[in-house]
This record gives sequence, structure tokens and C-alpha cells, in this order.
Amino acid sequence: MQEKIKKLIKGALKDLKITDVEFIVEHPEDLKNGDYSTNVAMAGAKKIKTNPKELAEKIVAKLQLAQSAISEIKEITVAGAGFINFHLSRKFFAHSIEGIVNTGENIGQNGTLKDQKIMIEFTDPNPFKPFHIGHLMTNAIGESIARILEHSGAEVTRANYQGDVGLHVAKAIYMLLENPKEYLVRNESTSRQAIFIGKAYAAGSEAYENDPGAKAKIDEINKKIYSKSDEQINETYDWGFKVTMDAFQDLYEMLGTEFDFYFLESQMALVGKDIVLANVGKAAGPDGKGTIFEESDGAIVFKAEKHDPKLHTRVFITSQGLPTYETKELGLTEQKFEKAPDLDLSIIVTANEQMDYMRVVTKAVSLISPEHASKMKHISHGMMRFTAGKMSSRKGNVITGESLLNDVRDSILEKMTDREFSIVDQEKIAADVAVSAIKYSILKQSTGGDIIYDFESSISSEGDSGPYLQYSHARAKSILEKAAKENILPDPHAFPEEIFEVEKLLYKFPEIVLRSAKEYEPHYIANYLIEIARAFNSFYGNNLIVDKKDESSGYKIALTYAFSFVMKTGLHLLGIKAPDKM
RNA sequence: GCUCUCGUAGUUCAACGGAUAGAAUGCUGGCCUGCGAAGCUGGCGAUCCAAGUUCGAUUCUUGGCGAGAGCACCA
Repeated sequence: MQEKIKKLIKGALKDLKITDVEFIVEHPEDLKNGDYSTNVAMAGAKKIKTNPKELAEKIVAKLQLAQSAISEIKEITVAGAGFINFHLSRKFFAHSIEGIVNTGENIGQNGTLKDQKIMIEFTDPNPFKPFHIGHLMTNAIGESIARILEHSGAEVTRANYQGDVGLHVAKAIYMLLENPKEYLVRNESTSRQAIFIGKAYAAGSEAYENDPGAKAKIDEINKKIYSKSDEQINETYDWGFKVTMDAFQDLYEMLGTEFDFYFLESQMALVGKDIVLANVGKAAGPDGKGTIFEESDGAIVFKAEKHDPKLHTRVFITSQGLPTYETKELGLTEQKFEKAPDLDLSIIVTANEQMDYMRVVTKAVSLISPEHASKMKHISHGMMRFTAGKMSSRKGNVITGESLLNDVRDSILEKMTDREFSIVDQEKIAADVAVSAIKYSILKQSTGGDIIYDFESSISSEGDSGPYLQYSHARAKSILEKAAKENILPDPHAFPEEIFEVEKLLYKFPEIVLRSAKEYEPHYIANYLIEIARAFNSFYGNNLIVDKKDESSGYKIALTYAFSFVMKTGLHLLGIKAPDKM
């Protein structure tokens, strides 16, 4: 449609002998201003020294001659400072509803990324540490982007990268061994055991900072973890590793993520170190600026500022000979391309505190394997923060993903039991609604910014919320059920004269998906879904949908179908389930 | 100090250079003997400051002011 209108305008310009005018055709923000609109008159007025309104009138006159060619356009008007607005016809909307009903839940699928192989790494919680709401944030964003890319035709694999070795593990194990009565519980649920391991980690961290004796012991344990020389430590490690990883798995299941690859830091260390050592002192890329890695104060570093003044030096191998996170990241990158050699794009989702460091690593990769660097993309999101300040798992002032999910689920359950009708599988649906409340509160805003964590509003199921979307969907399903009972079939041809606002929004869904995919931004979908939910609820409030006496009832039912498909698919793209009842 | 991100109703967020800056929450009126009131419907309320580019700036540029993150052997 957009292209058709553009063509029409180009033709009109040609008739008026106006050349070289750049203009756009877009949806006006306010539906009052039509369904499409163009700024061509404003952009072109100066060129031919006239005022925009006059030019607009001239163009519209020409357009109206050609209008009959496009039956979907009902009216072309001039408004505001010289906008030309296109109002689409009743038939256009009826036709779009029919299209959605026929497409069903595949609505919005497109082939822009057909045959593209994309790996996306996200979540990245560390064994022996709590899974906190920051991980929830990375997971929500990563999973949603993965689904949006899938909807665009890409073959997506999901990867998770986890720190299975390092000081944090030693801190946790120290406390588990030091005070097993308090922390080392074995006869409880996996999640309970994991919670206590997380607590042991926080306590261990504190001891490490404040108790020199403990610090020495933890350092010792750290070495033994690497060398695997102590039976008791090995046993505790294996148990703790399994418990925390199992607990993560339970969470992924609840959140709706299935990973294809799990990468462990300990393995990346070796791979990365080899790469670094093989590139020490080498002349860098074609630009010939400096070397890749060089020695400095006994450490092996990468002086990235030599290549880009905005970057800085980072240590890759410490003076003790140990690989740092940067080196492991380097190894990880190579591993990803080894596991999936035909990868077209490798995406990493992390909090934005890692942005600068990722740039340095990417620069290093671009010098070592330029063919890989060009396929890497880092998406960084803001932090979950308290009004009081930063959350830190080291200090133990974290809200774990699990406790948040449970709290929200409990309050949802309470709401459900208050209602007059009962639902089977209440527990499960409450969990889906809780996931929705949390994910939506993360995905409704653009990914760059921080999220202020506020318990009250994060569990809200009213207004601008995930549960509101699910509720709207469940309501539509319930109406459709009633329609089926009364034997009124959906009929996209039985349309009334009135065009409902929800129709003017529904046909835009595929465009929204395209934009989300292009910009890796789920929030366009989230905001769009709120808009259509609002429009549908308003439609519901002002119309009796299932009504044998109404000739257009079949159309209203078709419209309800279309809405339910778009909502369900849209929620899926956000990683949210759409139960039929809630 | 340098780099990056960001300053929009009381609060939390939108607005791909466009029209009267949208929502939600909050406060405040009205709606369930007609399909799910987790809803609908009315009212109140905002672009950090200063220049510049543009027909047009919340958006782009520069400079202030303010917040956050990062900046060598942690991850």
C-alpha cells in the first residue's frame, strides 16, 4: 500500500514538473489524520517557491485523477501545515481482516532473514551465584529478540555462557565447607538448595573482603578447584554445580527458553589463551598500526587505543599467566564459529556495563579473524536498579529471579481465586501470568535504558501490563467460544459501514515486526500490543459482538478472531504465553 | 579527567525530523439483570538550560547543568 501511494505521488510530481523532492509516506501518529500521510508538499514547496498548502492542493488534484486506480483509497485530504492524508476504504480494512483470519497465528511472518543462521547468547548466569533479576532482564530481551528473528525467517540457535570457575566459586565453596549446617542442605528441593548456595556465595564474598584468614583459605580453594587435587572440594563442586545448573534449568522452562548451546568459561580459557599467545607481537591488520598483543608489566595486553582512540588497553593474560575474561571471550567467539561454522550473525546480549569492554574484544577479534568480527553484534541493555542504587550479588542485596516470580505468582493467584468463575490448572496459568507481568515490564521500554525496580509496579497486572494483554486475549477467546455455541460464523464480508479503530491498527502488525527485527527492539511490539488491546477493549465495550439480530455480527466475530491471532502471536514474540482462560 | 548511555506529566515509560507531545500509574466524576470490571468512559497534569541547522527540533549539531556505567592484571 505504501509503495502504491509513493508511486501515485511520484506520478503527480512528474505531471507538475517537480523533480528531486525527497519525501516519505508513513502512518500518521493520530488516526484522525488518516491511514497514510506524506510530507511531500512541505518538502517540495521551497523548491518551486510556493507555500506548502497550495502545493498540497495541487498535488491532491492530480492524485484524485489517478485515485480510481487504487480502489482502496477512499479519500485524500490536505491538513495541518500541508500534510496530504490518505484515508483507506472500508473494503481495505475488511480485506485485511480476512487476510489475518486466513493467516492465523503465522501473521507477521516474513522472509527478510530467510536462510540466515543466527546464534544469540543471553542470560549467562553463573553457577554458584544467584540468578537475579538482572538475568531475568537479559533473558527476557534475548528470548524475545530470538523469536522476532525467527519470525523473520532466520534459523536461530540460543547459547548460554556460564562462569563455572573463578573466585566466585571458591567463595561459595569455602562457606559451604566452613558452615555446612547453615548452607549445605541436601534434602530439599533443587531451588532451595540453590538459594542456600547463593547465600553461601554472598557470605563467602563478605569473608573474603573482611577476614584475611578466610581470604587466604578461599585463594587456596580457588587453586584446588583448578587442580582438582582435593576430593572434598571436588565433591562439593560437582554437587553445587549440578544443583545450581538444575535450578537454572527449571527457571528457563518457566520462562520459555530452550538453549541449544552451553559454553563454560573454563573451556574457553584454554582456547582463548592459545589464540592470544599465537598473536603476541604480530603486526596488526592491513592498517599496520602497532601489534595485536604485547607484553606490559609482565602481563599480555591489547592496546586498543592504537587502533581506535576511543578504546583503551585491557589485560588479556595476567602477569601470573592466567587468562582474563577478555581472553575467554575471545575463545568463546572462536568456539561459536567452530560449533556453527556457517553462522551469519553472532549476537550477544549483556548489560551495558560491558559495552566498552566488548568493544575492545571485538576490535581484537577484528584483527585476528576479521571474517568473524564483521558478524558479531553486541546488544546491551540497561540495569535493573533499586531506587536506592545498584544491586550486587556479592553483597547479597539481590532479588532472585525465583523469588520475584513466586511473589508475583502468589499475588496473581490471589486475584484469580477472588473471581466468580474458576479455572482449571490455576497454578500453571498464574505462573504464565507472572512471567508475563515481569517480561512485559522489561520489554515495554527500549532496551538501552535502566529499569527502576519497584515491587508494586513490577507485579502490577493492571493498565500498561502483560496481564492486561493476556486478559484482552482471553476475553476475545471467550467471546469466540460464545459465538461458536450460538452458531454464528465469522464472516469478513458482512462488514458494517463503521470502521473500528482496532481494524486501523491490526493490519500494521507485520510492519511492526519488521521494524522490531531490523532494530533488535522488542518494545515496538510491546507498545503496539497495548494499543490494539486498548482498541479492542474499547470496541468490545461499545459493541455487542455476538448478536443474532445484528447482520454484521459475523464481521465483528471475524474481527475478534483477527485480534486474537495478532495478540497471541505478538505475545509469543515477547516470550509470553497467551492462555485461553485466566 | 577521558569514553559511552541518558535527562519528557508527581512517578514509570512512548513518540522511525512532522500535525493539538501519547500511554500507564496517581488524584477525580460516570459505567456490570448485554459476550470476562485484570475492563470501559470523562477530567487534571510534562519536553533540563542556551545557541545553531531546518519550511518544521523532544528527536540532529555545539556548549552548559544533572544522573548512571566503564576506564590494567575481577567477571
